[in-house]
Amino acid sequence: MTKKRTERATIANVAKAAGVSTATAGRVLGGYGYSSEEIRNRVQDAAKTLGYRPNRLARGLITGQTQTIGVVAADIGSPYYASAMRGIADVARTAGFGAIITNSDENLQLEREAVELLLEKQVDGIIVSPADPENSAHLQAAIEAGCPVVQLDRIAYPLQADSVTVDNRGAAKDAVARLLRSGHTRIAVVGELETSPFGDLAEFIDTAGRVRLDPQTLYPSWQRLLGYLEAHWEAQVPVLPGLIGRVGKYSAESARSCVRQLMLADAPPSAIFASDGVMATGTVQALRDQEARIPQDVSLVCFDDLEWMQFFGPGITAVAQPVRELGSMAASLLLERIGGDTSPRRHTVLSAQLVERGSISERLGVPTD
Amino acid sequence: MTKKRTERATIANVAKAAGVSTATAGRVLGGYGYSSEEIRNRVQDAAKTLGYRPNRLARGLITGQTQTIGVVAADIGSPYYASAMRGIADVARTAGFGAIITNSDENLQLEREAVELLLEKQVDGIIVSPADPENSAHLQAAIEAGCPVVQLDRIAYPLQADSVTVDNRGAAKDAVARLLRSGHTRIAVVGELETSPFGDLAEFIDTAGRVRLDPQTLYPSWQRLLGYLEAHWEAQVPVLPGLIGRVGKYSAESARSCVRQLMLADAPPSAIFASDGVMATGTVQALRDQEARIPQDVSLVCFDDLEWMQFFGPGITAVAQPVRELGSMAASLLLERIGGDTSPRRHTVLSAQLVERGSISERLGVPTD
DNA sequence: CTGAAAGCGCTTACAG
DNA sequence: CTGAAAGCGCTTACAG
Repeated sequence: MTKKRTERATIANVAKAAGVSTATAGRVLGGYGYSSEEIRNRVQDAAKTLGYRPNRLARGLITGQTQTIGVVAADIGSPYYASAMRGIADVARTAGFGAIITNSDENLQLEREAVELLLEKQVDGIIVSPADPENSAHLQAAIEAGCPVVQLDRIAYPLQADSVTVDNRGAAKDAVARLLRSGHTRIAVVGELETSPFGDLAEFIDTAGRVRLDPQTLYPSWQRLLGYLEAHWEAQVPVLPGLIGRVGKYSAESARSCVRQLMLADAPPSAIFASDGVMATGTVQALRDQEARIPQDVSLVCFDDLEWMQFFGPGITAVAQPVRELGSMAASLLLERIGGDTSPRRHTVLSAQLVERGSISERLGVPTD
Repeated sequence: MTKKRTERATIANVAKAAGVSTATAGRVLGGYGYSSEEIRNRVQDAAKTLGYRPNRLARGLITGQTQTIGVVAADIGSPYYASAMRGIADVARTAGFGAIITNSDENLQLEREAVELLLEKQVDGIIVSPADPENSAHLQAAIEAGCPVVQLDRIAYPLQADSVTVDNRGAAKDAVARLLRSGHTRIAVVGELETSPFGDLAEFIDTAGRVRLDPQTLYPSWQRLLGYLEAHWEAQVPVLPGLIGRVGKYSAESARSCVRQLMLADAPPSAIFASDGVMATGTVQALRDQEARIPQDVSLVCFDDLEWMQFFGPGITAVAQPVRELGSMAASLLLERIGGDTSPRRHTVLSAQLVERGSISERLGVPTD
């Protein structure tokens, strides 16, 4: 049952009950002006007995601040964004902010609609993983309308906005360099690598070899490939295009058949660098396929979320991404912007760290026999 | 740069530009009243050139509806709630609603604060996984204040509210019955099983054997244990308390040492029923510990999220929970309540289904990014 | 330190 | 079908 209009615990009613003006009651309850102790007590008592609860909508309408941040994730269903959201939500809560979450599904149109909804809800700022590296006019418009934007995990390069990302190139380079140092010369890479930034794969390799590419203009799996290439070049080990597995889809099943092909070729790799957890899953599945008579003595290195390291058995070398921290840093940065920080744009790059847990045969339960 | 007051694209300014009253402009833009086609065009044109964007705060203040639902998850960082959130967000988006997410961390006090924040933000309804099975007065108060509540995954039994849960007892019973039928008589169970609902474990088993317990009054891991017990009783296979592994903590590491003990006992089990994915991970880790000389020929059945089945190699029997659907059903139900549905309370119980993928040795870890 | 008045941007009766 | 007025619950100048 909703209470009768007059009974509702509004500032006006609390003021009436306490025998003061609404302005005074507002100052006490909102905590924004002067008030004598006696008045303060009277108002607070009245508020308590009436069960007063501030209406943040009304406050937001007047102050222009809703204490809410909007998040546009690519897929909240994935553990990656779940970890990031955890970081975001923790920071938001501490600051007394709420977080509205929406999903773009990597779809530009859905992203536009999500941003529009968030702006209509008057969020104070937006954290987004841009669905499209090039089309970000709607995000730019949000910024110009006074709503700061922080990019998470990925960057739309035309966009003039802060970002918090992981050093995918650097971490991939370290990991692959490590494999090279221990003597591997045939290292495969298994990655999503869907649309090439320039022409085909050969052209990408060629360009990367001539120009110093800015990893920030690339999407994660291409950044990791770039690190793979650079490690080879520095070690002066030839890059073998046949060992570059472009899965083309973000699916373990596709990775599996891709690895199967790689391993059944004439000269299979002695190590595999899996570009992320999904690719690693497919890789392990392929390696374990008994019928295919695939050689099993392969070293595996894979990218994964730091949060999930606890689920690894001993025996895998992983590149741990601090995803939760990615979220909390993005949220902290956004809150600073909302607070009026107008310092120059910031591109925070978190480094991933190598975590060694052993060799592939111990990965997630392959029995060594 | 914020625009000057007078330039801001409000209904009043659009009205002025179109040469109509604010009431008329409001009717056109808000889509809630009559308007002639000519006026409609004039207003819409003016809105477009001014870049009008409705302010949902103002609308909400007046209508008493914010088109926002609040979610209090136990841990959005976990894949479980990530899947559920995905279901919730999809339904919300389709209905034009936003979703504010908060985290209780299984902590009653944080849950109370989260609910308070959501109410101050005037959400139209709340989806919650109650942190405490008994203390739900704050949730009851929300309902009485006119904010419908739907419980997800778990139930606080004193609470008079809808719920959407999984039939943990039934699925566990089916899975264990299957193991019993194939001849296993020494089946271990590995579960969180933190605080017993009645006294100690022996008392729980005793009570469950005498009274027909309502699984809805139990927390998930105890519901699964109940199914385990019932399967034994129906098959007339004695329950061996020594095979019931109470991990006590929701951690793979603890599950690991628990399983280690079980397996190193004089008469180890021939099959293990892992109560969830985390317990299964610890189980696999324990079974793979070479030094401990643990027997490896153990059948493993585990509960997991349907979304993750794609990451399983062939060879594990899993009980797949439709977690995303859990979320979307909770959201749909909540939207009906918000829409004014006053039909009797509903307790929707989704059934989990057995999915066979093979044996333990193929169990994979948790994938990410 | 307190109060009367105006106003945030919208919607809702109520006349016309 | 359209408009003038009031009001949602709060905060913000401005007097006193």
